[in-house]
Amino acid sequence: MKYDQLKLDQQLCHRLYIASNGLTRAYRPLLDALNLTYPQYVVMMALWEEDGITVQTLLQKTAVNGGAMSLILKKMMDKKLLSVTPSDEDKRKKLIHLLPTGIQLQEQAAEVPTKIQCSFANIEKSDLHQLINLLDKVCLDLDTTAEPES
Amino acid sequence: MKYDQLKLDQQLCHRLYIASNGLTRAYRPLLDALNLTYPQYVVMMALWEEDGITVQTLLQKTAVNGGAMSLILKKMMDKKLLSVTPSDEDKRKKLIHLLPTGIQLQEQAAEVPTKIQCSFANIEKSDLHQLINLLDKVCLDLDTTAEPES
DNA sequence: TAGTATTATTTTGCATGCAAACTAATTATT
DNA sequence: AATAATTAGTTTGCATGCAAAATAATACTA
Repeated sequence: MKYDQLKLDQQLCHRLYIASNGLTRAYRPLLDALNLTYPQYVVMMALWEEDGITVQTLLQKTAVNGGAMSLILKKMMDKKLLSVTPSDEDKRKKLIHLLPTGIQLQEQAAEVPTKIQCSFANIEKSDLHQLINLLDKVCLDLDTTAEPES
Repeated sequence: MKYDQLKLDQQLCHRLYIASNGLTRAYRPLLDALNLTYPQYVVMMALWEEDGITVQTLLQKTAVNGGAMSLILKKMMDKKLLSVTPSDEDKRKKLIHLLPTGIQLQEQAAEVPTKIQCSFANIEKSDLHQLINLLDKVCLDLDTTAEPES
């Protein structure tokens, strides 16, 4: 190996890739029971926190891809989880509102975080907090360095 | 918000999701210059470390999805980066070998890690190492808790 | 106010991630 | 040796992630 910096086990990106995919995979059986995919679950969490928000706001909160969000919202409408209505003041904007089915789903979803924590039986909570803090730093750095304009 | 544990900003999974997607997105312009996607880049890194390995070994090293790998290898064959040949002893197994184009690409790829580090100007190296260690713990925990058998 | 720039979303096309079904080749059993 | 079980890879179908083009509606500007 000529270039040490190209070693896979030195790549932060690869760790993130593996950890993120693995964790999402761990959510799958739990979310299957709710008939939700992972991004759909994220959308629901955002709406349980704040209902009646714009697609744009939802995109910011969830960090789900905009193009993907359109399809995701359609599927969630089909499942009667939420409604998408053009705003009155600005017809470009669309407001997302939870429907009864979506509101009720929160009860079952409340168990998901608890169950997921069982996947981390061998990790201390202090480590988890620290991990979240470090990841926040990474995201912040990516944001700030990725903006040429301003 | 009835359930605190459902808050988005408390979800490790969401942090990983955002960080992983964001970092992969940061790689994109650099990898475009090499005409590689991110998973293809990971495959190349694995092969630069060890050439002539099996598809199975490659899957283990890269953690790329098996189903996706088939397509990825096809595209990389089309680009003359590598060859896929059935093994002599066991015709089920296929050996991946770098072609000259793929070997030469390493020279240009060597710059990628350096350039990516510029995306983390505001993060200390000690933080990066710690982050990698914590992510390894997470992956390990996901592995061990996800296996019902044995 | 006509025309232009901007904003909010959607659509499109390509590349995965993933589970499950499927195929081909090898090994284990009887 | 014939059949069953296992292994290595591929294919399939669905759900994103993503960049870029396309739409539609609003704001801005001469």
